[in-house]
Amino acid sequence: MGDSRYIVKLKDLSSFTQRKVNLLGLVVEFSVPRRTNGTDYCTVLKIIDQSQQTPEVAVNVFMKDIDGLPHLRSHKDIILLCSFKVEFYNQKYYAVYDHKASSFALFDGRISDNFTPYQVSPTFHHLPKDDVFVRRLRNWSNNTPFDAGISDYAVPLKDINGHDFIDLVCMVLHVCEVSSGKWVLFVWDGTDAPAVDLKKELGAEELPLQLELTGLPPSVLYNFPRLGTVLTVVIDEAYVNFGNHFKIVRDWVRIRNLHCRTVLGLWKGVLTPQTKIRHLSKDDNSVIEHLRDYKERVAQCGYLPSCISPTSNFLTEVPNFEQACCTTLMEILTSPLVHGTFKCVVRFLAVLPSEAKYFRSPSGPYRMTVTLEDPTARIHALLQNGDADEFFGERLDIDVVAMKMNKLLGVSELENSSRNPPWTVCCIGFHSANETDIWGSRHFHICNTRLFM
DNA sequence: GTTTAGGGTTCG
Repeated sequence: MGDSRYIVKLKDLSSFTQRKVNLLGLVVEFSVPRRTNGTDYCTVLKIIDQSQQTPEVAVNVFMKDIDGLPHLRSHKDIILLCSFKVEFYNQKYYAVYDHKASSFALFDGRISDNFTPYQVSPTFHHLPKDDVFVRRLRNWSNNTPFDAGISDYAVPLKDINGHDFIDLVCMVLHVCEVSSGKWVLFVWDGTDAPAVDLKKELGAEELPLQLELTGLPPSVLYNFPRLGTVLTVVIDEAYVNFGNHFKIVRDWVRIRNLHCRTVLGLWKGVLTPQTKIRHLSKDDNSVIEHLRDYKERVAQCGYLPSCISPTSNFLTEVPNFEQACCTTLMEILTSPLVHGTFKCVVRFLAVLPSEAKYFRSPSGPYRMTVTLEDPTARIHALLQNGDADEFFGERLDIDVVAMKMNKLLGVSELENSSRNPPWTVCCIGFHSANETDIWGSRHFHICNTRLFM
């Protein structure tokens, strides 16, 4: 032993099966610390070194205390594993933590003269010779072009249909605890998740504006992009105190094995115990590609939902706003103005009251609330009085109004259990009742919009 | 004192 330790190259792992080794590697992937089905908490890392970039070697770390597990700060950080056991499983070699013998230390991957680990396990002993190995790995890492590469499972949000689980290259926008022990992640990849068919019977009372939330604070929403879907990702309960163990926010990641499904017409991601995180550098090819696609989209189509072309035919027209640019519901939600009117392309998801005979209040004028959606958000908007007269046309039979509303809601005359509301252009006015709380007191109404039919 | 985890698909 002495003052140095023997570090095994990853390519030589096969010679050490069932033995304890020391390894030094770049961490290219990690799982967020979580509860196991045994008695411990665990995190799974993937490491590479100068001798072997593929296959990446998986490292399983177990701890009685979740806070003691390695907490990676950045891509390409370095881990020194001491006395980890080499196991051969499913034709691959693994490094596995042993409670009696193993220890580890985490180092910043950037080149510097600082060789103090930023995290160590309790029994880790630093040896001066470690610095030499860390320096070598840093130099190699910073002189070798790396890329997270492409994944066979990578799917942008716009192509999510038909996939149960995907690898998602995305920016993490926000992490929060929505109720005691229930964590949610908000991610964005610059594309629009596809519109979802709704069950025919789903009415305004059943359709939430957001999943898992009564509403994000405006200060958080304000930092979200105005275009592209923000996917809500709920966190499996195995991730105890998730927010304390996942610190990557406003950075790009590849989330591997993210489960996706729809709930009440909204897309929802689920971070399962099988999910892994790959932190991506800003010059990773997949990040550059996403940002380039996004810029091209904005340049070519502005803030239209991506399934709409500028020449699309709608059931509606907006008489004084033909030349105005479209914007998104997220833009309206986060506008700093006290009042204004914007043109949007939306779907009419529901109306309240649901029956046409109640669209008018007892005193006569129309008074209803519609649930509107675009790829960025859902809102409730009033449709009433003169705006509703203009919308439907004046002096109409209730049956005609009902028929028109059904068409907007995508209710087909066929015996069909689902409906698919068509995209519709409309003007949405907004005003804030309280100037000291412009987002919290904001109301929306449809105006300056006419149905064709 | 032992176990935990250890990746994966479907359509051209």
